[in-house]
Amino acid sequence: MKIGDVAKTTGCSIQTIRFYEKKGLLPELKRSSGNYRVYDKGTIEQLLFIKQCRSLDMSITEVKTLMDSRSKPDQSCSNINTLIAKHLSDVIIRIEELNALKSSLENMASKCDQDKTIRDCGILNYLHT
Amino acid sequence: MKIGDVAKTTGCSIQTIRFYEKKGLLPELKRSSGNYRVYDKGTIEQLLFIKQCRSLDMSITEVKTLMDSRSKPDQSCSNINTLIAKHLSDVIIRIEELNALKSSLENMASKCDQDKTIRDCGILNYLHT
DNA sequence: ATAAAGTCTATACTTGGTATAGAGTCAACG
DNA sequence: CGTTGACTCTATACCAAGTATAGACTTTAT
Repeated sequence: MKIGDVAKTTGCSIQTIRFYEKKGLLPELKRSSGNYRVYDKGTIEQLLFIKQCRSLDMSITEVKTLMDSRSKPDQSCSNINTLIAKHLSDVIIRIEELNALKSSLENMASKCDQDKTIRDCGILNYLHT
Repeated sequence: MKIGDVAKTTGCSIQTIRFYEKKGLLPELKRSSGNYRVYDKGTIEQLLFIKQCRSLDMSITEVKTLMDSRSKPDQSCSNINTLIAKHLSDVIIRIEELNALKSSLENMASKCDQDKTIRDCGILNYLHT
């Protein structure tokens, strides 16, 4: 399989696949005689794994940690549980931040719901304070 | 006032102040004979304005739009109201995304609350699917 | 006079990709 | 056999919003 096929199958762009390779997420791949990347089923599986992790907003470093763990099946998985728990807690914190932000913005928006001049704009005056 | 004083007064770092200047958020500043940036009260006010906008997660482009508007006091402020409404709606969308993410992560975390081997880790098996 | 603190510019780095340029490769068609 | 078109290659630059240097210059204090 060449990179274009892999891109179509996985939904990752060609550049993204090369990017993941450079970041060390796609190990030990082969090249054809014409220096083309050659992929097998395993790589597609790996890319889908990465894609799923990314859709959960994990960083590349986190994904790399998970992938490295996968190659050590006899070790304890406690570090994985910890990683997910930490990630979840980060998400919860971010939600709280954004909810506070939302309240501020709603409050500010309410200062100027009509069409006034810039001089009399409740929003700008609020921000200026 | 020199940049170090401004940094202390506003809580922006020296590099950030220079960065904002390069981005066009701090117009027309003077230089001393030794080529040092010279600031007045107005600049500090402007920096605090920027800081408040940034604390509301507005982009630099958005802040620039607001600052440009401030120099046209007789125009309508409808574009400002629109900008804030759009920003608020972006925040709300992001909160919804993160709440969905949170559910997924909680679900995934529940697949493996004990300490198992990597091979048997409910989280990794979930992700692998 | 000299040392320390402050400032200057320019550049590189971060994250997670995206978007080129210019060169090389491969398959099909006439 | 040549050539066109589709594909791939590497290398580089770009985005946001700063942060962090290096090396040179200025000012302040002793």
